[in-house]
Amino acid sequence: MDDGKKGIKNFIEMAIDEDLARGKVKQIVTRFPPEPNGYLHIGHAKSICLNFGIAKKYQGRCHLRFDDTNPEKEEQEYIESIEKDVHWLGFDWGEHLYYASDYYERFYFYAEELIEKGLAYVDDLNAQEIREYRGTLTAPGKVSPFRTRSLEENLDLFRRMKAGEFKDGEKVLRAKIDMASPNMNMRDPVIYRIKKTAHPRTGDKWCIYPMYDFAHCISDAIEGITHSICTLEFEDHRPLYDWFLDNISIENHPRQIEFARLNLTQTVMSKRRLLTLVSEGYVRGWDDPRMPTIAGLRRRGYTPESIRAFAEAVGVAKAYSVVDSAMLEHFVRDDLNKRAPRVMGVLHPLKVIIDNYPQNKEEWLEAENNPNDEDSGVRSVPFSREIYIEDDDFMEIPAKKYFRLSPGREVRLKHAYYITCTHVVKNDDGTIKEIHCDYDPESRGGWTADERKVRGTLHWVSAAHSVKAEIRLYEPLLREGEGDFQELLNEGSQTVIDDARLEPGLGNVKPGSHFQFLRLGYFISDPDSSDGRPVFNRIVGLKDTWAKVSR
RNA sequence: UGGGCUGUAGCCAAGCGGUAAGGCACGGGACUUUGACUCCCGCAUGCGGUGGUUCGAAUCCACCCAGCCCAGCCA
Repeated sequence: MDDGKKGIKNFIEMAIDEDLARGKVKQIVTRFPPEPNGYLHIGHAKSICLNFGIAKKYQGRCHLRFDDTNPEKEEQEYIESIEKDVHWLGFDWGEHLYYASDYYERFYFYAEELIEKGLAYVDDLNAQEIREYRGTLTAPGKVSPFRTRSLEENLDLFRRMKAGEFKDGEKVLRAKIDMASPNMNMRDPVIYRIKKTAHPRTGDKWCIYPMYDFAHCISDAIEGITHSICTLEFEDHRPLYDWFLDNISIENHPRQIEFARLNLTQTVMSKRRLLTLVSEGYVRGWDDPRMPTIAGLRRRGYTPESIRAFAEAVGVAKAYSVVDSAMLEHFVRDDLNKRAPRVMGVLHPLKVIIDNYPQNKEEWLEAENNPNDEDSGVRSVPFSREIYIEDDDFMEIPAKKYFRLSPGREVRLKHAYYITCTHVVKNDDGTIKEIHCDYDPESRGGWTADERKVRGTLHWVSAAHSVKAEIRLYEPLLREGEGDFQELLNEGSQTVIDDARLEPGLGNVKPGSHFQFLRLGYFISDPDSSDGRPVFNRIVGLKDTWAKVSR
């Protein structure tokens, strides 16, 4: 549907094609394996689109697997949010929902197998000592004095670890590989550690938990994954991934392929930084519309379609990259332009009195809902003698190339009439109180028989019929530049307008509805809305040529 | 001074020995009852650098430079 790019394949698909061609695999099975220790963000969305996208393209399947091997950090709340977000993005794992914790028995079995093969041993060194023995990037490590324990002793000790006979940190199970390997991951990595912590799913059944490197490859193999797609930082782990699978009695051996994670300008993407924003109160929560989390983007008004199109456009490669946020914005505009109903709302109201319009008259004018969607139909909007227009749609002394309202100038009120400004009434402090206009009764609907040109077209709202609304405007979380993200935090990333005026139809709209406020941008109704007090978030502004001209 | 990976336009990214796709951004123009949308046009004698192989190199080879990742009982 929205997946295109005209047959150009990324390097992962090319690798899959090769595996298919030489008969290494026949049905493609991928997986999205989040650890339930935080909310998903746009970077995860890229991975989700990639994994589920490939499964779909190759008519295979994609599993959702929670990589829950560290009970100290994982929570049920995150599991639920992740499932919700993946579904919302438009993907379905069907029957294939798994948890690494479902495989704890198998992991344990394979650990004993490694011990029996003399490829794993119980180490009594503490964390500090293990670090010292590991060596450095340029110097080889040295072997642990416990590395030469007998098979029997290792088995006995490991079973007693499982039985809870030792304290946290007292012993670990390590793979026996090569303490002098230039790849740090191969210097006898820890594969099991003792944590007397209850697990969200297995309770207190286990007090030893497998490490990522051991659990992940085996989970993949158990599920029949053919291509295990992960980010670049795991490239160094691939030899270990392969080592485990080569040394245990499991048949399937998935191929791990790494790609570059997504980075976006003027925001943060790491779980740690995202958590800081939430816990330090820089934002209102994980779903704050400024957050790059899926929950935040959803509340901001981004659509699943736009995020998928964005992921597709960004591509998949191995080069470190930072994508311009303007790219993401482009894809929501592109999507919403086709579907969002057009409505009128005035963010900064300026009162306009149409002196030659009858005092108590009101008329309902027809307005098209979306000129880019023929099936969208029309609605009626009320017009009367007193209206509001946007504050910056009037300039007492017009700037060059400004073709909106000014004294003596005629503009069109969208869907309504032509009006000409006759004079301005000011407050004592010199600010504009209201402006007065005359309208041309012959211009009903926004055109005249003489076809005279009227360059400016303004959006407006009937004062008496309008509903007050709260509008939240957003700017990037971070200012442009380099440095620590906390120093780059944009204090003005949110602006709240509490006296905007909207056309009456917007008084009671259900949360999550998208609109284009004519000439202003795309907006979505926020769950904070209450009866008679709508709240809207601006998703993104329209492209604004005038803003550039006037700059 | 260890290992792994990556360098194509302002930002992404195709390209796989035959003479630099596409998107975003940007600039110009047309259209316009949204200064939106849409539509045209422009935007790398150049592919991190230097040599080499070849009739021909972003693609192959050599050397060099730059950036990212790795020393959790995190994932």
